[in-house]
Amino acid sequence: MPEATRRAVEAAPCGGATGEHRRDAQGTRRLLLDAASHLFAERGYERATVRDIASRAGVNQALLFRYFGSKKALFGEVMARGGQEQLRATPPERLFEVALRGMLAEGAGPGTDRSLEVCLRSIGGSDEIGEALRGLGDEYADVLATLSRADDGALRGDLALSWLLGIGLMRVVVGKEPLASADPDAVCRLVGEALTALLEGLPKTE
Amino acid sequence: MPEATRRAVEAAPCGGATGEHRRDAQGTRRLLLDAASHLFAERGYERATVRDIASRAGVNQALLFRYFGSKKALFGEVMARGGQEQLRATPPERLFEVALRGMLAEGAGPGTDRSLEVCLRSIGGSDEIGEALRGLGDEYADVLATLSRADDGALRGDLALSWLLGIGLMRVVVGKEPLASADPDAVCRLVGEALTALLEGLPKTE
DNA sequence: ATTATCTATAGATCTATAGATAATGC
DNA sequence: ATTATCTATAGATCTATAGATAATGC
Repeated sequence: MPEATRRAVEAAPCGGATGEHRRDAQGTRRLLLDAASHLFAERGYERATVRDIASRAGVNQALLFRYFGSKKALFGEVMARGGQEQLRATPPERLFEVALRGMLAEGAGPGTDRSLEVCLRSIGGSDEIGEALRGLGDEYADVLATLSRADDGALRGDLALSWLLGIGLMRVVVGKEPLASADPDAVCRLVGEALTALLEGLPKTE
Repeated sequence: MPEATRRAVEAAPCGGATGEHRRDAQGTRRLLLDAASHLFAERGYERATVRDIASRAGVNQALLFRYFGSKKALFGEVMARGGQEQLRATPPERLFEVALRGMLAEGAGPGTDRSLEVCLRSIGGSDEIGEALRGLGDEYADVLATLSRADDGALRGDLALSWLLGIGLMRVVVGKEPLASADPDAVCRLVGEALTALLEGLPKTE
C-alpha cells in the first residue's frame, strides 16, 4: 500500500471542512506553492529540486508540472506572491528597517516574507531567474529612493538596498560571525545611523 | 584531423621559449587555472562546467581531473590563489576603497582580483563551496575590523564587508540601474562618507 | 620508456512527459 | 464521465574514470 505517505492533513484551509485530505486541486496547488516558497528560501532555486518540493508538499512530483507547467513558472509564482504584500503594507520610511529586521529574524513564522532570502540564495541561476529577482529589487529600490531628496536619490536608494541585501547575504547565507549572531537591535542601530546620513544627505543644490 | 583546435599559443610564459604549444604539464595546469578563474567569475561555480573550462583553456576535459582531481579542488585552488595578493598588498585603511573600486571597474585587465565576484556568483552552491567563500570573507572582515576602535569593531567590519558585497551583487551580478552605470567616483564618495561615520564611530566608553 | 593528451563511456542527477489508475460529481 | 493523482521513463546534462594514443627525453 504505497499511499502511506499522504499529504499533511492540516492544510487546505480554504474549503471550510477541517479534515480535508482528499482530491483537491486548489489545495494541492497551495501545498506546492508553500513547499516551494520554503525550499527556495532555504536552498535557492537550483538546489531545491522538484522532487524535494513535491515531497515536502506530500504530493506526487508530476502534479507540479500539471499545475505550474515548469519549475521556472513555479518560481515565478512564488516570487510574485511574496514580497509584494510587505512592500505595500509598509510605509516607505519604515521599509528599510522592516525588511532588515525580517532578514535578521530567525526562521520566523509563516507570515514573514522570505522573498529577499530567496533572491540571495538563487543568484547565479539562469538568466530568467535573474529577471524575476531584478523585478523585486526594482520595487524595493524605487521605494527607498523616495526617502532621499537629493538629485541622486535613486543611486542612494540602490546603495541602501545593496546594504540590506549584503547584510542578509553575510548573516543568513554565509553565516559570517560575529554578524550572524549579533543582536538585531545593535545591527539596526549601527546601520540606521549610517544610512540616515546617506539618505537624508543634503541635496547638492537648494 | 581533430587537433585543429590546439590551445591558444600566447600562453605558457614560464619556460622562456616564445612559441611553446607542445606537451607541458605546468603550462596546461596554468591554462586551466586561468580559464577556471575567468569562468567562475563570469558564471559562478555551478554554471561553469568542466567542459566549458577545458574548452576555454584549449585543453582536453580529462586533463582537468588529472591535474586537479575534481572540480571542487580546482575551485579551491582558484580561490586560494586570488584575493590573497590584493589583501596583503593593500594597507588596511585603503582596503575597502581598493576592493570597492575593483568591483566597480568593468572587466579590467587580468591583474585585477575577481575573487569577490566569484564569491557573489557562487553563493548557494554546495556546502564545501560555502566554506571556501567564508574563508576569503573572514580575511577581509578581519582587516576591516581593525579600522574601528569601537569595542564592537568586528561587527562594524562585518557590516562594511556586507555593504561591499551587496554593492557588487547589485551592480555586477544583478545589473541594477542606476547603480550599474553609476560613476565609480560618485559611488565611492557616497559610501565612503557613510562608512567613515560607521567605522570611526566613537567607542562607547573612553 | 615515460607521461601528456585524447576517446569513449560509466554513472548519477534532474526536469519533464505520456499514459495508466482511481476518486469524485452527476 | 471527469479529472486528480500516480507509475514509469524519456531525454538532457554533468562529473568523473578507464584505458588507448602519441609526443617527448634518454
